[in-house]
Amino acid sequence: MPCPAPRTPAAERVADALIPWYREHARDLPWRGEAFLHSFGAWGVLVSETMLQQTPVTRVIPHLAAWLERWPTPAALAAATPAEVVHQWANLGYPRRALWLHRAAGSIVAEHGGRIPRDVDALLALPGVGEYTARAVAVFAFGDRHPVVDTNTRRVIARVVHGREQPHPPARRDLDEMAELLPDDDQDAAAVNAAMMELGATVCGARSADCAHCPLAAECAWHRNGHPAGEDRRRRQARYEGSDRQARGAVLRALRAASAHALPVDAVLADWPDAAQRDRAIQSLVDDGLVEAFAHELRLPR
DNA sequence: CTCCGGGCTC
DNA sequence: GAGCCAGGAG
Repeated sequence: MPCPAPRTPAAERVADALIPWYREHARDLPWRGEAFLHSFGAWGVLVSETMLQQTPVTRVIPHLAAWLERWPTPAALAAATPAEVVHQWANLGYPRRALWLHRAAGSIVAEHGGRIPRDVDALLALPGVGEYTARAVAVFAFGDRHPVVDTNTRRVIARVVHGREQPHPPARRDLDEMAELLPDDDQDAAAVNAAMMELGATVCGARSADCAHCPLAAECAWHRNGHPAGEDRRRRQARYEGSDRQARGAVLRALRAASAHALPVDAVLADWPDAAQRDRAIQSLVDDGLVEAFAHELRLPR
């Protein structure tokens, strides 16, 4: 565990306001509460956090239940084929995450006796597990004390602590800033981590800030200064319509619809407007291990 | 820094 | 149509 950073009085006030607010207003999500942790434990947390990477909560919920019913343990998932895994991932997006989770399950079985590691560095070594997911598992599955920083946390810190509407792009420093807000007690620290994400998701949004219902309004530098606009350092997201990503998605959707069966190459996106783009998409899917290519056929990988 | 899904909202 | 979403890898 990292050594507790010294807390300022302001940091203590933030935690003192956040914890009761969270107990009162937290959404009733499936991965909160004892039933989930008791049934699925750290594996359920790892699966849910992976699905939640860049995919909204409301879309994850039904897929998570189905996934854990089919593969209730890392060993069960490790025994599946990539084709089954990619098919089950369905339309959650960024399907490389499904392969990473599959490979992580194999590593958990081979190197950790089938149990999810508790150590952050061991978690970080798993494919598809980065700074956010590693600490989310350590904190929400095992109850340890670490800073957990996601897009919500970064935005809340930018506003409350720095008085800026928008956060800078993700940086290592974010972890230190969050660590400075954490109480010494493990459970309180976990609650503050969860509450910062919840606040950003439900009250202090990217598009709208409902300061009238915010437990941190009295502490918030951005609110106190009258919501200054400030400069916007966000990077613009590439256009999706007509992109290679869209082509990849269409190829994979066709192969999922064919289940594990192979499809003739010419039948996959036969009417795609840009043939070169279609071929580029297929090649990149093969490179990622999401598609297997034969002389004239494609299929999900076995 | 760029790439990587897909659905929903403003 | 553009931005956003419990990010991660190369």
